Amino acid sequence: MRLNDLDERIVHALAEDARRSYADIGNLVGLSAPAVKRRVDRLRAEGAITGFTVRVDPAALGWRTEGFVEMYCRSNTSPDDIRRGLSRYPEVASASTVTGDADAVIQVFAADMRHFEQVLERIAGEPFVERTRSVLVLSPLLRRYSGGPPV
Amino acid sequence: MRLNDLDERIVHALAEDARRSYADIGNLVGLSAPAVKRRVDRLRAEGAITGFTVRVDPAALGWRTEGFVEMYCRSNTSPDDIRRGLSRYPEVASASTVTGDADAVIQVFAADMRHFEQVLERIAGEPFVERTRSVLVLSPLLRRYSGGPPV
DNA sequence: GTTGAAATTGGGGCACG
DNA sequence: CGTGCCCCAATTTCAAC
Repeated sequence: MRLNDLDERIVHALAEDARRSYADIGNLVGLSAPAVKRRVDRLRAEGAITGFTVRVDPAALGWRTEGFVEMYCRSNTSPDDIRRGLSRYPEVASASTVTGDADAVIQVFAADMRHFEQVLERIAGEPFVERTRSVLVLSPLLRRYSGGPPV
Repeated sequence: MRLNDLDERIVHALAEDARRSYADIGNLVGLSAPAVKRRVDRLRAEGAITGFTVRVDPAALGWRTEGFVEMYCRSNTSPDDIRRGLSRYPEVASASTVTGDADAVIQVFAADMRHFEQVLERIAGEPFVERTRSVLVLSPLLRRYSGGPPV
């Protein structure tokens, strides 16, 4: 799966505004609208583009507390155990296994501190979890690329 | 800025697929296409919806190394100093001031380990940075809501 | 104030060169 | 890949609740 310069500029244009018209993008990158659509279709088929979504203000939707939770798991826990266990929590936005002391770090959104604490307790009670360590977000300084890679 | 149930369902529909037509969304939530568009316009004007973007596969775009960096800053550093300093790095996807020992944690994307190390060294060389501690992502288990809050 | 229906504008999508 | 065409969706207008 190799993207050339044209593909990257198309993805960049879509990252700025996913509802931009193919003709608009075509003007930016120097292609006709159908040519852009064909490339976008190909990028989707290849899996480079996985979908289109909306960027929201967390607070406006009632998510006013955010934090990172480092998870220390039992020694025989597989990454897939963690993924399956956490996928039942809508408050968990992302989870990754990591290097270092902790086994995984997860990003948690909650309505308020009380909600955050409840989620934390439920997660800490999962059979594969030994202990957790959480840091709360004081202020989100930068939120670029909607949490993904630079595009 | 208050969202009612209809607004939330519209945002949810857009989160699943931002290119869905207003008529489609209208069928889901029980409104006509113009009614949906008016609400989306209002949500954008109010700032609840901040934009529309594309979901991409990091690896497909050449970002194969990801990590979190905890930053320990000089005592007289303001959050805005950190934000300004980090905004010059395209590799920094997000940054937040946090509770705990570290002053901020940032999410970094790099092409490979060598690139990650370079970025880390440059950031560590910033005048407001005292030291850093980074954890590398081994495998991304969950990437929901494109890095934002649950919608 | 918010809705739905009708009318207009403009973009998506396909065939073809 | 671009052009031309058709159709559907987006957008505006307007009347009604």
